[in-house]
Amino acid sequence: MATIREVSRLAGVSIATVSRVLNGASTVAHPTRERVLAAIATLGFKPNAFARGLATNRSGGIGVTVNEISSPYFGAFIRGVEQVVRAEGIHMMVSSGYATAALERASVDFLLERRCDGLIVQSDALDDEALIELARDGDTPVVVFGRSVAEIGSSCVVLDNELGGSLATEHLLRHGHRHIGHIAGPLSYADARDRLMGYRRALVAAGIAFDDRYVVESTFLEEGGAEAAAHLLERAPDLTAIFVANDQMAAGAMRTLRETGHAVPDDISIIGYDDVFLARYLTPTLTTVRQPLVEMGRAAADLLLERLDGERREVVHRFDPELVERQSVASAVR
Amino acid sequence: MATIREVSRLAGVSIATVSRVLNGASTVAHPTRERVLAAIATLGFKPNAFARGLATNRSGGIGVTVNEISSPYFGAFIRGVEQVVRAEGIHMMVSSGYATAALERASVDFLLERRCDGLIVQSDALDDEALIELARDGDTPVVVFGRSVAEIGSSCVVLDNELGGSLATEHLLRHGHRHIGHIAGPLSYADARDRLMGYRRALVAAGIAFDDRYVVESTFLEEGGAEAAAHLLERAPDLTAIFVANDQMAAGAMRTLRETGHAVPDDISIIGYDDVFLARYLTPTLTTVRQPLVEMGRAAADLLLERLDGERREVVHRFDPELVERQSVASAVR
DNA sequence: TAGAACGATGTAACCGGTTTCAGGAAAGCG
DNA sequence: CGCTTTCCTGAAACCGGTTACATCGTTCTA
Repeated sequence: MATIREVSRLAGVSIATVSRVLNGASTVAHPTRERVLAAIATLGFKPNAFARGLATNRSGGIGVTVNEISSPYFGAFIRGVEQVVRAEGIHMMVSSGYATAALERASVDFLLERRCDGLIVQSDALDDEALIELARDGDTPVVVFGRSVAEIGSSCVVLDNELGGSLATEHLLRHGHRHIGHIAGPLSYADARDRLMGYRRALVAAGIAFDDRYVVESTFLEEGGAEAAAHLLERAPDLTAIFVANDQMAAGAMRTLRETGHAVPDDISIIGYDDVFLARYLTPTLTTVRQPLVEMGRAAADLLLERLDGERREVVHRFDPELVERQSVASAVR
Repeated sequence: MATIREVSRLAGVSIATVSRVLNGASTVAHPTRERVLAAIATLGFKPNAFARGLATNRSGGIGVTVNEISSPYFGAFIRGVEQVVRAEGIHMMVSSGYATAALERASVDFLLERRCDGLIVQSDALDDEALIELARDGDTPVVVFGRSVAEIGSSCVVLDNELGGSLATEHLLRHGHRHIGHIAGPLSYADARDRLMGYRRALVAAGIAFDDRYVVESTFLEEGGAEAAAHLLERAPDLTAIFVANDQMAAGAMRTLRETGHAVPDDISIIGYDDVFLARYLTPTLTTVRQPLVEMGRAAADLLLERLDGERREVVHRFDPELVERQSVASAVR
């Protein structure tokens, strides 16, 4: 692999001049520049990113941690980030934390060690203090995705999950349902707590007492949704609708209902959350609450870039979810 | 951010000794080691990856290029790679090429510039020559995923797509179908060509002449599958079964069939390919051909690691697809 | 025409690690 | 007790870029 010195020798200039050509910074006379470019081409020279990083203390890349890289949910988010970042010629390193505090810590440390110029952190397991410390103390700008931490609010990009929970529940109320169950995600996740909160708020606003027999905590996974639905049917046999805290669990719940002879939506209505890809393929297609994940990914990247280059951009910090009506909700008959 | 010199000063040793402690290589007296570790801890020292990379010319990471990072298909593959690599304490950088030659080239160059220790390339747009040159000429070991290039066969991890095409077609033949359509992927992709080849071979082996009116080339996307199915119904109205070259197009085809009043599988049987996540959620659930993507990702990583550390491992280069029977295929009635 | 200003280029210090080689102290040997 | 061997440690050269500063030849201004 050729170095800048070999290029300089071939072009008959000093290494400083080659460096100047590479970075386009200072003025280089036209013929000289041409000679250097020719030498670069013939040698197939590629600047060594380590040497450059060592000298500038910048990597030209940002780091992103997500729960799980292979999930369609995070895929959409990553895609949004990549759209913005690629357009600026910046690179992205992704690391999965699998919702485990130790692994998430390791991911963050790993990315910091690589001297990422900035970090977008989607974390389920780290506590607020850890995030605050990260965002405040480090010299690396940090944007937090999907969690609202008051102390560093201006670094957060979030969805209003409580609003989403209300939207879903109100939709069921509008269809005349009064006995509405809720399959929640793990309540250790703020997302799950907020959705539950929205559900509760909507019920109370409609004059219906909150009853925790109608609520089951589960896993955000399909299997968990299937089991939770079975519990719910047992504990609250009179329910006519269920708000499920994500689409994956909704798919599982629908399977259980089908297997136990409950028609969806004729006997029981189902509403999901996320509007992942899958929602359109279930039978019946799933009414759900959409998160604009790609847009949110873009917003997170924009926010980080703003921190990096100091240029102000229009950044939305809080996104509103949106109801997507499909076939899995019908009017209550009883 | 503390440097190795500050650590050495605090511990009262030289930077060489600190370096030795960091790498565990040479012998360091026990009390000295303790002092150094204590200094590292109090300063919160993290070695600078650039400086280390510059000195060793290794990054401690591998690069992976895929078509599209946010697709569930590639997600599964990446996950397999990550499983292996994480266990070895190696890091992974992913870059998307979006099936565009220029972007794929840029991804590869980008990763090479970062001095990845090795590369796993999943490429749809680069031609064989480019891959051969990459695998042969560079000093960075390269593994090619999902394409069989004869000249560098020992560096490839592939699925036998022709076998997969045969499996699917034979399954339909066994159910008594004689008029079998095929919705192919873009024939610029080797995958798509091989699946078509398998379809053709199975037909001929069953004594049925290959008829290209029964074949439509499409896009590997849902919308393409929907359109292709419409064409196919027009050109070959007597068909009783369709082998679709991936599940996404199969979902589209099923939509068209439903909309045009053809029952699946009673009027027309459908078989897909890939066994992505989605296949289990379609109605009827989709009979398909499974690619063991996670395992293949692991194999690709194992192969690369073998190149990197010279240690021999058991590596499978060619995987066999597997039929997954669900509900979308029925016996031919006519 | 002398002196200042400017544009193009080169020299060398620096970024923060790794690693070779040399040297000093302690231990082993005759 | 002197000499070799072994073990541990330090000095300094590197890795390949960036960049502050120096230099030199031109051109512009008075």
